[in-house]
Amino acid sequence: MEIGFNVAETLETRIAAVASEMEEFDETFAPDVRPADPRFGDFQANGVLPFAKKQGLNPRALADKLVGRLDGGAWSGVEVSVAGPGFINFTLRPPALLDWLLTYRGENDLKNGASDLYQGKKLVVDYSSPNTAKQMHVAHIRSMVLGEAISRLFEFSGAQVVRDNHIGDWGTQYGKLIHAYKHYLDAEALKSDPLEELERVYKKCDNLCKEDPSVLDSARAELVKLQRGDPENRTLWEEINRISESAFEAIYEELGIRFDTHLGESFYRDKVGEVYAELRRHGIAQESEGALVVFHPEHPRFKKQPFIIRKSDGASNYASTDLATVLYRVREWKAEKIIYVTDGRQQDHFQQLFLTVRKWFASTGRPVPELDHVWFGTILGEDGKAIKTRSGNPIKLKDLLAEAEQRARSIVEEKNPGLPAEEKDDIARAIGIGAVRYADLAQNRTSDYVFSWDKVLSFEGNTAPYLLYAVARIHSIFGRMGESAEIDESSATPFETGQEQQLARKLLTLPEILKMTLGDLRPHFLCTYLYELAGDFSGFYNADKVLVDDAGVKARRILLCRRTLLVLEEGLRLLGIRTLKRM
RNA sequence: GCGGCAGUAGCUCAACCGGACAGAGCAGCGGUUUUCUAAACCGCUGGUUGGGGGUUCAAGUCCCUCCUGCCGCGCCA
Repeated sequence: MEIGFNVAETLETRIAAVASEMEEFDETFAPDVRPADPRFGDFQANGVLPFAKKQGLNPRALADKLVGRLDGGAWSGVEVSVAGPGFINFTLRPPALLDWLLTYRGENDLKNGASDLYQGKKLVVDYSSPNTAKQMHVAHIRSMVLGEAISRLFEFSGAQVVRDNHIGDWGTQYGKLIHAYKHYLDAEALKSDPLEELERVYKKCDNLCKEDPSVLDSARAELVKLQRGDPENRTLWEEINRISESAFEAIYEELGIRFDTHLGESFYRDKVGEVYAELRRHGIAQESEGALVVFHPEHPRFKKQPFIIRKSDGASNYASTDLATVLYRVREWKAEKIIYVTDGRQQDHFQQLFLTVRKWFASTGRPVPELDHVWFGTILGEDGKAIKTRSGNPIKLKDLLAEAEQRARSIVEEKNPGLPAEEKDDIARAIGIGAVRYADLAQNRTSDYVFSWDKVLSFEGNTAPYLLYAVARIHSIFGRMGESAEIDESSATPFETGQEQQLARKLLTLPEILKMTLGDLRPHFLCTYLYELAGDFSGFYNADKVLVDDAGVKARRILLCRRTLLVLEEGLRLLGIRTLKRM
């Protein structure tokens, strides 16, 4: 049997083929192959149990019969057995493990293998999407980090990804901002930290508005002027956006995030009229209390809870622009799938948006894209409440990242004082940023999670430093070998020790993990896998010396080191985490 | 009130459309280094998966109910 990139899929296909020739089975049978508990084998097929139950057959007997048909030369690389009530276990023999590792040897092999998953699929990932004139806080990091990882994973899996930063650059806050800019601005402060100064004057104006109605009137007037195209305000609007953007860019740069487009809400402000007209024409939207709203009568809650797509004063809101945005993405980019990465509190909004889009597109004969809301929970402090500074303010993202680097720097100083200062800085950057980022990705995104410096920067457990350390150790082996690292892999002999086999087996499950990660849009599956892989490597490294005299043993162990390094580095790259050669 | 998410070891978290004895890390206890980075590895201890019913050959996972916490619910995004 030729084993493909995804071993679970190979087994699935083969079993289904064999079953289709047996009268006991029909087309509803799904083998359900998945990575197994190592106690039982490498993969297990559980599908016989539910099928036998449905057919009123004895599951154990049916599994035995199916396995009987699998016997023969074609399956020589795989040991097959039936256990318990009807589980079918598969264990790849060492030569088969070696074959796979010799076949999938480099980044391109992995990418080619993975690209079957989403080949050519056109999708948009909408993430980060901050509001202008506001600092990015800790809360903003999850969208960036998750969105970037998801984008990279889809690209790796063959999709054509448009990363769109849907900036909140068109809203009621501009009235106050412009008023504040004109009246309270400190030119010096603006020069040294522009965004900080914008925030300061905005807050000042916001407070004044509450006390002094004339200020509020002025702010409203500025907004109206902006919306009517007043040149001065238009210039200020651009200036404010420019300041925000350059502050955001600094963060994106540090996190290695780059967008293909950044079409903010303002881009869609002249595109909402078409949306109103079409939704009204098809009876999807209606007037209610002066606003234009959409109800969904078939939905238990949204039959009463309106989706407001135009405010009673005639102005658009984010529902309007989000609708126009979907249309644009489908029309201009032929998007087949759109993924939104935002806070879980926006679930109602996206459910209503998706329901509305499906009806709207169906009525207008447009292709309906797949729509996914990748939502996430809150980052908590060690007190179990939403994370804040001691004084109760939100933590600025740039401060958090700076602190991460600084903390990592002192650990590097302690552990490896001999390195050149410049390299120590670089290591600290990679570890600090990587640690914060990994902490976010390693959690199930739909849960809140508790952030603690000790935990994220620990070298123990499921953390970035632990993974980076495993990578550095492997590099160290190759560094020590120098020229002699150019071994001939074909001279590798099949794996013998428990640690070798366990590591090899773990490497083979990567394709299934990638598939799971993208299927559920949950990067923590990949994190858990990489952590386990690094653990298996550490066990192997500790038990089996790589640089031994026996050429065949040495070759196969170097092979394991190379493939582990490949998967760890590629996996971390997909998560957006930079690796190091030494640390 | 309606709805979403969550409740798993002392703490922080896993457990893939129901699948084999619920797994890690930390903390606690005990080991491993003339050997490739000990920032590591190995072992032990630790559980009525919030409570109670139910479905199933099989339930942390599905259904019902109750308790607790976070979040959302008409013109912010």
